[in-house]
Amino acid sequence: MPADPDPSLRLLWRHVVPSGDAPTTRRGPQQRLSVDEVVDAAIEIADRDGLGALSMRRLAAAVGLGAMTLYTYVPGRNELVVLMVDQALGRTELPALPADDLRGRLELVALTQYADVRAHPWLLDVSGVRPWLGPHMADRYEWQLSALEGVGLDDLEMDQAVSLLVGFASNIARAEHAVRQAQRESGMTDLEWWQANAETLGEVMAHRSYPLAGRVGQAAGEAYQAASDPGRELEFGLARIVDGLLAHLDAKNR
Amino acid sequence: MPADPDPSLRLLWRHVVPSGDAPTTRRGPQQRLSVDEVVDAAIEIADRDGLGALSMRRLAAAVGLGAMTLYTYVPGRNELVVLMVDQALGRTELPALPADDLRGRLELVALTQYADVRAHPWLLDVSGVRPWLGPHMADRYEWQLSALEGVGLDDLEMDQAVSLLVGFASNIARAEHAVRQAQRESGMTDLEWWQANAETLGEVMAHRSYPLAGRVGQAAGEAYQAASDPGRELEFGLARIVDGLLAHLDAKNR
DNA sequence: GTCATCTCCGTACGTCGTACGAAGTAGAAG
DNA sequence: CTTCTACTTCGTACGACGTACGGAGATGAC
Repeated sequence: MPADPDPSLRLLWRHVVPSGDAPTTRRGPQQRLSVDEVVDAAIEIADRDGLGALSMRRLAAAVGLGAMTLYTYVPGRNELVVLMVDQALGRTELPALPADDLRGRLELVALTQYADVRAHPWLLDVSGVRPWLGPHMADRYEWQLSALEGVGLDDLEMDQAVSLLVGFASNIARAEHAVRQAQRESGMTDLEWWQANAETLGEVMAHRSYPLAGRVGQAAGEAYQAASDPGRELEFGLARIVDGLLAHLDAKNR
Repeated sequence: MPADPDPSLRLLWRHVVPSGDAPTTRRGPQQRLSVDEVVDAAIEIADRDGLGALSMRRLAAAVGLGAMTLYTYVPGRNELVVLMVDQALGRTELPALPADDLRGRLELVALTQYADVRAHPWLLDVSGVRPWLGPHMADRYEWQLSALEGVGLDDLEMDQAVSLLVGFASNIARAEHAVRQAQRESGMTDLEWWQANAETLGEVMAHRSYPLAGRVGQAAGEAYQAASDPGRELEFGLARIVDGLLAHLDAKNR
């Protein structure tokens, strides 16, 4: 067996490849917990308070261990986060894709991603993960591609279409999360912030002219009762993207 | 003048509203630098090494001050970042929008955002900023809306279309940045990582079946010589989105 | 000349990830 | 049964972080 450049890989696949060449019994005391339990506790903390609030010390306290003991379960914080991603994604059972409804399949790919990122907003803070990596990520990619198999796209376009849908859905969830985050940190809703700063903003912006931004911003503010409405952005954007994809398919299959 | 709930606001607009009610002369020694110089130095650090590497101590050293002296220029790190965003955006002169080429205008809105985020990837890490906020942000929003004025969209749809284009462009830049980041941190390119882990991955994934992911992944890998190709994703996705937007306009104006 | 106010900055506190080494436990080897 | 050795657990410590606090020195207002 060659060296593993990435220490996360074997850990990620620990359930599908039970033990590489490790001895079946280990000396010393049994570990009081399993890696899964540690990762689950970490997911719980990150779900509630964000990835920034997930410290090794806090996680250790949550599972009843000393901080340094965590390092016998997981090589370090980065590797823990990688495990969290795959384990969190594995919690959602991927829904069946409607066989004769391409539009529905495309929307389902996007909406599934949207729901998962909403449930675990810290997924958005994990950037450095190589694709595929874990078993649940691989399952998901396979599922996403199956929504587009046999519709007339070549392999590269299938990959790009999946990226487009998934990236868009993530981006909407990101905007939504940013609003909630700002609200939590400032203690004010968008509307309250706007009202509290209206006078200053008005004074300050009076020195310049923003005819469109003023008109559109006011219309949006009244319609949304906030500065933005991710739900409507999701609906609008997804419709345009799916339209564009279907039109592309039509043009190719003509 | 009422209280300013947001301490960044007056600072952000300091150039368009020179001084609110402050005395024209200040006691004590002159500041050795200007806020602009401090923010420029911060942008330089963040451009080179990311927002995480921008510490108050490092910025202070870069401009030749003690760490705590920065707090006489800027209320805190968060406020500094907000100033950085507006100042970085202000560096790009917004290009003229082609009057009789709607597709070109939409693409230009997206590509301008893409270029700016590529130049300042740390913009992607700034989430909590309320929209509009600064003068350059406001200028930009006005410019983005002007690309869509008079084409048959209502105000809400104009806002949503801008969000769609800008969000998509940012997302592509994010993917590209994530690849570069991973490369920098691991010291390996995507391809090298893949090759180094190929054996482990092959062994581990042999326990499951990934027909589509295997086929598509291999095709993508060969075509891209990497796990992904943000340039092609940009081209493909932008074409689909603009198609979808134009189709929506056609349907509305029919 | 006095004083209020400003800039500048050293120190300190509580946070973080984690390197290191000690203490105790349990299977393996004799 | 004893000894060895690998293992888990964890306390301490280091250098980073943002920034609260207070002191020293400078400058304009009176």
